[in-house]
Amino acid sequence: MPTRANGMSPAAITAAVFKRLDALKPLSLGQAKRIESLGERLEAAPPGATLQSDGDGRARPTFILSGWACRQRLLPDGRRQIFSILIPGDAVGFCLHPSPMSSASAVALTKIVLATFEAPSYGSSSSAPLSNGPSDAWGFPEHMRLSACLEEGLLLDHIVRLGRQTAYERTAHLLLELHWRLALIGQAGERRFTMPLTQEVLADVLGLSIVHVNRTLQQLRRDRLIELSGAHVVMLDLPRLTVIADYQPPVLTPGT
Amino acid sequence: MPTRANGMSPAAITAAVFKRLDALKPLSLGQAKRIESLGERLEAAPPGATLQSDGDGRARPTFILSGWACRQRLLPDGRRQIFSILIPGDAVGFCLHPSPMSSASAVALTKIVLATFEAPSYGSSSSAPLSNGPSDAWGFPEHMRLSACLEEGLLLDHIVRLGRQTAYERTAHLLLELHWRLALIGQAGERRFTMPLTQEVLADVLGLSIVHVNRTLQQLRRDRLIELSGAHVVMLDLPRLTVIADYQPPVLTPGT
DNA sequence: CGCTAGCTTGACACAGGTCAAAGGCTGTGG
DNA sequence: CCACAGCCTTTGACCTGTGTCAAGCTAGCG
Repeated sequence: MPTRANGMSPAAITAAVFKRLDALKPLSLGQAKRIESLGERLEAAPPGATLQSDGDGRARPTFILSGWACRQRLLPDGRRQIFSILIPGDAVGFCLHPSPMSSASAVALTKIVLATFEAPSYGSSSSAPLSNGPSDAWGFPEHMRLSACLEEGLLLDHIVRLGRQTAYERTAHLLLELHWRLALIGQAGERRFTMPLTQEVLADVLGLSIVHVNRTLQQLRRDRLIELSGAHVVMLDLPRLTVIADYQPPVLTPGT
Repeated sequence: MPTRANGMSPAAITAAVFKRLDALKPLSLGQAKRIESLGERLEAAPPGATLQSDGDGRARPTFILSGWACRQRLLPDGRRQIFSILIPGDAVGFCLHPSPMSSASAVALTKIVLATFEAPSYGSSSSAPLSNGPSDAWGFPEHMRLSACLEEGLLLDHIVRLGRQTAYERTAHLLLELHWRLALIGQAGERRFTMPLTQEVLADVLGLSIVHVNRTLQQLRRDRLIELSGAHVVMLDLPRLTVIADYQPPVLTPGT
């Protein structure tokens, strides 16, 4: 039993990855086993660690098992824009894209545990051959496609937030997105969740200044829409927040 | 010779598609032939036409042969955000993603000519089987992957523009992007190109008001960085523009 | 128990939005 | 061939959302 120092079983450690992929498309038994095997080769990183720098495309998919991270780009003068927040269950690096054409890096925002797949052994499930690029190479071709699809949707939402929504709307929208994504991996209650982000990080996600993020959060509190103390968030009025932000959760089963 | 009313040969009509894909990765002879065959089944659309509405994922890849379009989302109160400008050679709809999880539509900005692939006949080139989802289904699996990669990079650039750049920087950045993309398909000179976009469209791309787009363009003119009259753009000082916008063109050959 | 990182608040500045009006340009129909 | 209509661009005056600067405050931590 190599890496069980923290006392969790492999299944518990990899629960987030399992839930996320299974929600995209039910996993076969063989796939579930493969995911569980992730729990055997862990890797830790402290806050601030660079998980992936610019052009460095990871050949294999790396998943976040616990902790939060982000994808970001820095401008020459120090401005920072965060493209997306990564939570447990998310893949680090753009698995469809072995080497990004555009500079972006991934950075840990908290203490983090990662896991990478072993060599692409074709055990039981996939009908895919080796030749089809990284998206197919680990026994989850369909899941990785759906995952890329979901991520593109999140990027589009982000563009709308930044381009056409006010600070107030943006903030509400981001909170709703995080709440939805955390619920997907079983880490959010009906109305509450834990968000280990500083206001500086929120500012760099939302394209605002720290000070204005603070004021906007105050306003949301005064309007009795959220409660927020430390990392603890309560969505007091989901219906109203949803309308304000024009939030539309991703549709996981587009076919139906 | 069915659709040759406009007097162009299939090869000429499909030149943009060919150049774009060939730039991503050299095309085999069989692939080139497949592309040329696109020229046999054309479809036209007037400005303003909806090429793809919300959840409607096109099962087959559709390419723009001539004319410009955009991908966009409308907010309930009428605000509009454009995600990307589509030019000849670009695919309409997210070919990796048969049915988007997130609402977005594609709209023609000018008169447009489209072409869609026939049934996925596996003629000569691909080693891919049928089973791997739409990205592989037409004989260009690798090209579609690289194309998705390029597009993701463009979305990331767009996020930085909207989140962290000033109106002046944003506008310069967008012009540089369009210039680069048009050059890729052989539709831009060293310094000049044609941009059939109204200032209203630019505003909805850049997340600005029409009036401010106008003022910003004036400023760029006054600073002797661009010339612009009607649809005709001249980049007077590419080096300076590149620095101002922190523009980094996509790297098409990430491996090398 | 002092330090540092993060949060909060106020005063003020400025980028960019809004409103309003006037000029082009182009196409169309009389 | 002119006149009108409509769309696009341009400009000015003014307003406001958000940024900047500066200063306390709080709380966890060495």
